[in-house]
Amino acid sequence: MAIVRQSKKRDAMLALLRDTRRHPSAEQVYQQLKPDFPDLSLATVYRNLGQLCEQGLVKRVGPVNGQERYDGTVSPHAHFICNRCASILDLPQLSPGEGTVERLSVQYGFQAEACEFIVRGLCKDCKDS
Amino acid sequence: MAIVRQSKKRDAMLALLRDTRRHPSAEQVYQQLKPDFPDLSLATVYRNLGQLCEQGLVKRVGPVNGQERYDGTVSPHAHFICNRCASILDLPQLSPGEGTVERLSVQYGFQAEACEFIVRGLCKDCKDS
DNA sequence: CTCTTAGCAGGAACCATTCCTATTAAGTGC
DNA sequence: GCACTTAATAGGAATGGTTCCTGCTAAGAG
Repeated sequence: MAIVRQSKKRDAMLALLRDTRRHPSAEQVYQQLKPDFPDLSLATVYRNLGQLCEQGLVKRVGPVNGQERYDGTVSPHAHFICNRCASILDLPQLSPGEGTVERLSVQYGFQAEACEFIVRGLCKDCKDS
Repeated sequence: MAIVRQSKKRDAMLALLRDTRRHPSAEQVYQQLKPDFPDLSLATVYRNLGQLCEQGLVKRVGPVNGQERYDGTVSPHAHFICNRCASILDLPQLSPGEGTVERLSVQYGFQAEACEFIVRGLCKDCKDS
């Protein structure tokens, strides 16, 4: 990986993501930093968020309503995503067992409609080549 | 919901998705049905896939490399997604827990790099309004 | 202080998906 | 059957999040 220079804008993005629990989109990061950096460009937000992801300092939650969302908490944990208002909630790392989701829905007050579990990595063919 | 008329094209899409394990994108569905329906439109593919999702006959896996993927298997199960070739593998329904992913990676021959668990539904505020 | 090169703004380009309009055809009632 | 309502459709334009490109700026090494 190429060397990474210091950048006040990138530092501000990381600080913002670590400070909030809102899991903002790139656009929201842009809007929030624009007052402090009047010449900030949206392309810079995308580039720096991507770079922070590569460095493992930030994680992508996944697109919600077509917009990627970013998470400053990189320790393993699950997410709740509201189908109506698109808010994202951090859930603790889940432990096995029936009733886990039901227990969480009571604890956090949400109404679960669907769950998805996804493992990412290299498939057999790609791993062996 | 409005009434749903029979449509040979939509039927063909459902049959295709139930026949394959490839979890195709809309574009792939389009390409595969184009020979049988020369006047098929990509917009029709999107509309019908969306409709089948609403009817619960098909499920969205989630966007991979910017393209939504569709699954004709609607019973609850997890997915493995290859970061290199974007292939998708059905995994048995599982509860996240210690050792589960390791066991699956041996069984299916993939190399896991990350896991995500997402619950969707209505958040506390949206549920109460 | 100089030099290399990462960082950057601004705007164009990209592309998966959705929207729009006129046309076709599924299914109901006569 | 036949007419009628309206879902289904094609084709193409529009949308919008994200990425790419060009020229410029500035971080940090020597």
